[in-house]
Amino acid sequence: MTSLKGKKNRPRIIKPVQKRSIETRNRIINAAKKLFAEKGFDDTNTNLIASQSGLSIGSVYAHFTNKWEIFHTILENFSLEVFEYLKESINDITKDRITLNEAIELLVHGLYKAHMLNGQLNAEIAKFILKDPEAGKIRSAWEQKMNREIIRLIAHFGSHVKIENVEIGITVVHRSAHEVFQYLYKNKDQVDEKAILKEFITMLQRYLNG
Amino acid sequence: MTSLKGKKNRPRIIKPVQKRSIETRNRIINAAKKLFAEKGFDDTNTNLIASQSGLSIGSVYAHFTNKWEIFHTILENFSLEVFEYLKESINDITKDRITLNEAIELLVHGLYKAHMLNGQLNAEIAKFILKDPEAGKIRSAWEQKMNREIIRLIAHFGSHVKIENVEIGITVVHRSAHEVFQYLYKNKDQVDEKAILKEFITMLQRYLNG
Amino acid sequence: MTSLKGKKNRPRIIKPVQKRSIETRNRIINAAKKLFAEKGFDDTNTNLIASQSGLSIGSVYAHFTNKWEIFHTILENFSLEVFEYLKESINDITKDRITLNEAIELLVHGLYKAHMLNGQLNAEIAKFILKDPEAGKIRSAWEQKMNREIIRLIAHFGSHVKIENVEIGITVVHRSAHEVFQYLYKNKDQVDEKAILKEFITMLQRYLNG
Amino acid sequence: MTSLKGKKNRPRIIKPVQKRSIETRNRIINAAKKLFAEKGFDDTNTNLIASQSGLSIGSVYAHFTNKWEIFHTILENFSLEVFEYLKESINDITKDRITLNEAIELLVHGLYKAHMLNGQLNAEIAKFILKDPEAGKIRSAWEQKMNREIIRLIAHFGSHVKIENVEIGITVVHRSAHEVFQYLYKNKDQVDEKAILKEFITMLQRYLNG
DNA sequence: GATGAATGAGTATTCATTCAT
DNA sequence: GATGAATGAATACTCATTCAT
Repeated sequence: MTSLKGKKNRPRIIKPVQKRSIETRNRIINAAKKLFAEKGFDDTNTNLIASQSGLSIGSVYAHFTNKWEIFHTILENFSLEVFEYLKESINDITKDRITLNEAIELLVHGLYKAHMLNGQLNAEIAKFILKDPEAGKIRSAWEQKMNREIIRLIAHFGSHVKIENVEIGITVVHRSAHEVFQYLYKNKDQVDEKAILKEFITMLQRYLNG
Repeated sequence: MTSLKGKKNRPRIIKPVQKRSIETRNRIINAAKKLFAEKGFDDTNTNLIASQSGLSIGSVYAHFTNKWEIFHTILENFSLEVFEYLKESINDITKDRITLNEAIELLVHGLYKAHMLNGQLNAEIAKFILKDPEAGKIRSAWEQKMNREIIRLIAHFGSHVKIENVEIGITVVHRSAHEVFQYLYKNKDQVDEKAILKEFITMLQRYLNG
Repeated sequence: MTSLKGKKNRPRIIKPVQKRSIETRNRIINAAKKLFAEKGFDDTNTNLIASQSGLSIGSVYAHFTNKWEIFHTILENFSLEVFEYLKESINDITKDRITLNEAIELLVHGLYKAHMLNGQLNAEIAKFILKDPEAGKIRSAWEQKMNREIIRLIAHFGSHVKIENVEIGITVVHRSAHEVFQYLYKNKDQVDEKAILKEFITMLQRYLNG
Repeated sequence: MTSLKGKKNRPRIIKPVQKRSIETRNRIINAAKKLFAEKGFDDTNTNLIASQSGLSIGSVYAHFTNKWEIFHTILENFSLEVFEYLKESINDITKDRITLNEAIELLVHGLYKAHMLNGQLNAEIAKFILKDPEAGKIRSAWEQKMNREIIRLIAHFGSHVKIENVEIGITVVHRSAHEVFQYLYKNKDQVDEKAILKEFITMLQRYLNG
């Protein structure tokens, strides 16, 4: 592991105020995102990120303090996307007059699809979080935001939801969902995808309906 | 050796038949297990394993072909332990006349305790599996054996268990449990451990009771 | 990198376009050439090459993929030099009106002197070629170029040269010369250098004159 | 290179007086000879020699001080064989009433065939000699013995042989032959074996006939 | 602001040889 | 005499990061 320890004081990281600067930053992020998803964090070296961005390694380090920070940024962006997706889904659901069970099904399927679109990146994030506490915090923060949205959804269904401690219940569900999705991503060719999703949904429905 | 001609001769790995040999092997495994749990696989270098075993690096490589194989061995041993623990727990449960809900509670608590005893090693295994397919296979094999035990337990409760597809249901439960335990291990200081476990158990009970 | 997933990303090798870069490359080559000649390929480690170049090991590997590639480069450079020397010698010979026998004598003496200037390197190359087919190919290619020059010389003497198969004859002569020179280099203190050269020249003269 | 330098004082090497001991020694030598020829000196490790001999590594080191010494022994044995072969060939030749040219042809063909039978071992010896002066001495000694035999042959043809300095002439011929044979061994599939041998023989014939 | 050449600590693995049993 | 477990020095190569130009 290339640890973060022992950083020297690094000089001015470019703050992306100028248009050009923002674009450069994005080029780096996009190249890195692709590479991290394809080859993983460890197998993607910074020089490769630079060359894939069409930039010099020096430029990369002018925009980011280190490789880790690049990943953190990607993690932030990605989490934001997922969050927005969840928020909109919940907005849609609360607008329509649908049952709790239908809502659960819709939400799980939607999030599953979203997960699969970035399955490899999700896998890489999972791996990364296990070795970088900083990343863990970032994800935690976003999960809390997402939890709040889900709480909003549950509030919508009011007393139909029979959980003692909603917040905690959601955490449990959230984590389970994540792991089941990840499992499906890794094994989608060897297992019955639909059946697993269906059982998972059943579990949630029975749980939430009390 | 500096010759280009391929195929290094894998040196003959000692087969631990003699007493001394077995003991040496165990010393390596124990030292490595401790180090992997404390520092992680990547931050544990082979020289450290050797010195912590009180052996030379040469000895380590006389007993294992590489660092990965040491981990695989630890993973095997550890999986066996967990399996045996699960098996005995299920044996105990099926002997007594207890309800399904009680059984779920007992089992989850038991496995959770077992998980916590080796929390850090579990975390390391999780990380390792993500990057080593070989390890993934090892774990899969053991999980299947464990699933079979759990199916045995469910059979014991017969028609009380209302799952459509038992095998798949167990996979879902298994993965969820793993992730929830891991989550608790990582955050045990910041969250309400008991409450989370309780909700998780509730989820399972509602699920299995239909 | 400790991941199992294959294909290390071969780091981008610097293409020496800039002045500084070319100079660095040359420093490495010169240091390595000296070391290879003095201590041999196997006893010259890469760190030594770096330090003797006044560079870091990283720099060495930024300019060459391998220790072997360093040798290949030296071999190429050296072969070119010898080739140019041969070519010029033959040019000189064909300009003057000298006899075949005189030409043989001149050429052998010239090549012998050239060989002796880099005797140790020649020895090392010989050793190296025996274990590296790649190097063998490089040398073969250069020997063919040299053979073509010698054929040119022989053509100059036209029907005075009584060899059935010129190309093959030259190969035989070439290999013999190489070995005799190498023998002399190794044993120059214990044998009568001049006498051996003289006999060798006699052999060639008798052979070529038919 | 695993150098000879820094040998500690080694205890009693078994002197093979007893039958069993001699047999053990031979088992080691035969296994090593095969391995050296197949894989080369560097790629043959001592443990492999031991296991191929059906002996323990300890036994190997009870009979030989070194890996090098094993090779030296093989070199001695092999040189003796070649010597005996040459001697007998020359005996045969001198018995019959054949011409000098016929003798040359017979001898070259005979030695070439002998060389090819052990081509790989010959290549390995060549490589080895380049890095081990000790081996060089061993070979030199045998070459001198062989030279003496050849001188005997030449004496047989008396004044038909027109070499100024017989001893030196033979050295030149000997070295050339060795290199040409080696060249043929390495390239036998890409070149016209017969044509090369024929030219070589022609060269020798013209040389010796003056 | 940008470049990319240079840095150098860090690491898995091999194998001839020893010596306690 | 034999065994084979243990030794440990030695070495090629990577890659995140810096900084002179």
